[in-house]
Amino acid sequence: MIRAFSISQTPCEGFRLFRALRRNSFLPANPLSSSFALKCCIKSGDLLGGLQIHGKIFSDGFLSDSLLMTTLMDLYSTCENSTDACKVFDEIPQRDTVSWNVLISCYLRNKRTRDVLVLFDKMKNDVDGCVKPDNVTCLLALQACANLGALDFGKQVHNFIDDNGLSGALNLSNTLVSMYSRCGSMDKAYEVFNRMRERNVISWTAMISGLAMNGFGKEAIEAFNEMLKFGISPEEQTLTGLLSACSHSGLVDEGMMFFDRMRSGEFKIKPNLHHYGCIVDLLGRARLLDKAYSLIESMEMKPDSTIWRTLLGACRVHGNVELGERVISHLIELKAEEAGDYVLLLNTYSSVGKWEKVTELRSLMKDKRIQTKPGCSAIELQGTVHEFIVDDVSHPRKEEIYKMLAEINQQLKIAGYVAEITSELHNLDSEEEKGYALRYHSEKLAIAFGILVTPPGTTIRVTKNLRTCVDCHNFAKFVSDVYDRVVIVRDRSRFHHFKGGSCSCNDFW
DNA sequence: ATAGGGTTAG
Repeated sequence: MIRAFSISQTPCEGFRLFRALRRNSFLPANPLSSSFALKCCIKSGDLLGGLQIHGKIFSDGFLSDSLLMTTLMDLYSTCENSTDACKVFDEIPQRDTVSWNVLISCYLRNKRTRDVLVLFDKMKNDVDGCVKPDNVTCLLALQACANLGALDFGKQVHNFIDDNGLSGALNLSNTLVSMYSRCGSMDKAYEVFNRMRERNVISWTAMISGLAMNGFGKEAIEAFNEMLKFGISPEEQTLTGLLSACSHSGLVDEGMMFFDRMRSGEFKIKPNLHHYGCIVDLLGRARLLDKAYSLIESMEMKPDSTIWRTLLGACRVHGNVELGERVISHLIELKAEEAGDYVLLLNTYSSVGKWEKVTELRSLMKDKRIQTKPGCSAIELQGTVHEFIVDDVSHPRKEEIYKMLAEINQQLKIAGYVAEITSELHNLDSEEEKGYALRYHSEKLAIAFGILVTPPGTTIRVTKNLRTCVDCHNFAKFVSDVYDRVVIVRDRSRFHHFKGGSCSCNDFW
């Protein structure tokens, strides 16, 4: 009877019904109805209702019902309470693969990405007895690897998939393509993609977005055209990937052409905010700032903060102060301005030498108590992730690292590297001091560590939480040439492949 | 009958 209601009632109504029935004792205690009510709470994000049901489950004596406990974990997981989800997990009498998977998905959802990898290892080594990772576990683990940029671990999961007869599933292959792309390994992404027996629009989208993210615009366009040849229609995300590929690689004409084809209705998809964002970025990079501005004004939907932020980034690159100020006023109007926005405007002022404006804005930021986020870079070595923050002195091998960095700086100087002072945001007085502070940006520390501990010729892979600055970008270019290393840096939003003194991206001219 | 599927402009 209750199940019939689940079809016609909205989640909230379903829960109210459950409560009413319980209050009037029409409903005998039964784990199935509790499970249904829990699901209602999960759907509607009703933590309080869920807690009440947890209490009922306790008083009804159903705490030993493993299935019910698993649903309960999912409640805490959706309500961003991984601690309580974990507590419930510990109390489940018979944990099966699904209970493990729910916990893993909880950790993934709640940004406890490292714990996902720990749990995957535990399952693989059968710590709990009779529990083995299945296709869902692998899928979740791969997503965690993609988020972390943990390529080595991702490869291990890939091996596990192959060794345990799980390969061949379309969703796993799609996730593998995405994971390898998001770890900056396009060779491996291609390999998986090429071996796939069947490919759906998701596979193509994963490949196109991966190429876009890694700065391979031409290849992304080729993949898109090939997809059309196979008779597969693009989705919104496919076109987002395609347009972002064009903007990242400076393919202005191609990007505009695809955008026009889109607007003409060829793909039966109307441009959304993401598509507009790509085109604003494309025009902005090409110095067509006014065109970008009027495109934003012409949009049929309200521009969000990201759209404005994209234009602000272009103002910074081209030193357009007037437009930059206009853009930040839009962000303030939206009440969406962030520390990074002020930093961009600050950079715009300093790039054109408007020092009095710089001082003014700095004191404004101080008044508004705007805190900038510290940069953090990570490098994965033999499965261990080493993290560095600006001026980091916490690493056990810090002395060697700083010595290495000093040596690298000396070598680069000989090759013609000059520190880019406008990148430095701290309030430093002399130019000399500025150059000094720049030396300890987190990605430089991570790169120095990579050179220190890996044999010559090894690819250095670094992941960073913010966008890389002009100076570190330059630094990496020189390192790739002078030390003959491929350096792959994952930014907040994309990859930079440095090789022989140049970068695959189109970010800095 | 408890997990997830590719999260997408910067």
